[in-house]
Amino acid sequence: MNALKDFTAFYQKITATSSRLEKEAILKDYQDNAAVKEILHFLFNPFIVTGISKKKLVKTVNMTVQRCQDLHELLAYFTMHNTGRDEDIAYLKQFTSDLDAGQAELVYGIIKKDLTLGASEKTLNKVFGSDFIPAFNVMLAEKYAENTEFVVGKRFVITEKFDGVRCMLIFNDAGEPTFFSRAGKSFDDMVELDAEVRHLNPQMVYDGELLLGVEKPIDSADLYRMTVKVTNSDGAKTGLIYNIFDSLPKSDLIAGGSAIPCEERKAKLGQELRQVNQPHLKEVPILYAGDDVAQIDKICDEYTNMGREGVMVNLANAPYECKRSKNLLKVKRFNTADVRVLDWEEGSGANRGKLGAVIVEFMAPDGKKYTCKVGSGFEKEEREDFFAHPEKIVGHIIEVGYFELSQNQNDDGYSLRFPTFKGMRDDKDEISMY
DNA sequence: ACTATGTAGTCGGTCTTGTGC
DNA sequence: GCACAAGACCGACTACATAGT
Repeated sequence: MNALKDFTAFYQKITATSSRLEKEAILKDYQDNAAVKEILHFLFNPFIVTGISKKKLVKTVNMTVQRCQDLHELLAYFTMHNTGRDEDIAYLKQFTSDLDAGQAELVYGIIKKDLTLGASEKTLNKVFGSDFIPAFNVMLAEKYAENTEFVVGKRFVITEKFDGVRCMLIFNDAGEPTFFSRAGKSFDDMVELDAEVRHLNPQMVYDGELLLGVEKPIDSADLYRMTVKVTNSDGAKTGLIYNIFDSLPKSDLIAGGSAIPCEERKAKLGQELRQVNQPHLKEVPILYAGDDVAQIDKICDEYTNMGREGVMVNLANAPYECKRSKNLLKVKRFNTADVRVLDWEEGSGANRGKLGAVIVEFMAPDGKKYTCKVGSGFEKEEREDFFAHPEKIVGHIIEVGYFELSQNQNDDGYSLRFPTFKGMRDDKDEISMY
């Protein structure tokens, strides 16, 4: 039995249709094919990383390495050796050297983990069972701006939107706490928090935002960067405040959500947090509860003006859902700017042979010009048109949306956070921020 | 017939870590 | 010590199929 041959046949079948139901049927046909399933598991398990992506793949290395027998061995190798050494590149190249071009491309796609099938974790788990690909789903918000009608006439709760790092706290059966990121990776060595959360009820799970504790309020963007610096680094993580905004029974989370109404969950959480009274565990305060929609923009503006990210609107009797939901809405203010396009880049994957992004020039508060890339917000036709006729966009003024100006620790330059293309501004010939 | 929802797949900046020079 | 690439965090967005009304 040849796994690669099987997988090649599978790949051709599943990419031949755009129908999601047909894709499911094809997957079902392979439910007893362990070799193909092993590859799919490797491809979509987010906890498997290989250290090989675009640039490493095209790097030429001259090195003799042990010969890899088959694809199974190759996947096992990259599960172990995932730091992208030259040796690992050589190991991969040696395996693909015997293959025809099509199969080599498939293997590269598997190791880079960017092979697209039009089916991913959700569909695989639907067909093969929910434990096939480890998935971690927390409740996420839709945009208030696109769903303003949804809250009219309903009771809701407004809280601040924290610009930090999402964190869910879950205790195992032995009562040991683990802090999980939004993607399900654990934050380790959470010095103070690890000790303090032991006062909480281990039958409950807690959902909140990690933010570095600071003496006096600082700009949301700076606080975010300082927080990520701590949470994404190895070693002891100190000084973090866990701003908890929700809690639900662990059994409910395992079952996929909690029917307990939001306001009830928050009330119970607030009670518990006041009772345990730990310095690094904070309740996210309710800023307003009621059905006056005017409060949403009013409070959002108030917080935006204080340099905060925005606010969240949670329907008062809504359940906790482990997915993006309109029962939870985010309200944040975006800015727009007219910027000049200096250059452009080709895209990758589905955007190969199309525009990927443009490099634009904008004006920063220091009166100087800086550049950044804008690659989101283009329609397919626009990506094709601008790729074929770059002169239609290069040198022109375009409108971009962005959340805020950002700065990094390495230079004094500015950039735009969450930049998106909004449209051409051929009525203008000057860059401006407003 | 039309709209809403779910899923997949692109794109951005900033940071840390591992690697190789 | 430095530069680079990958992978993590935050996200933005469009395209398409299908479920729902």
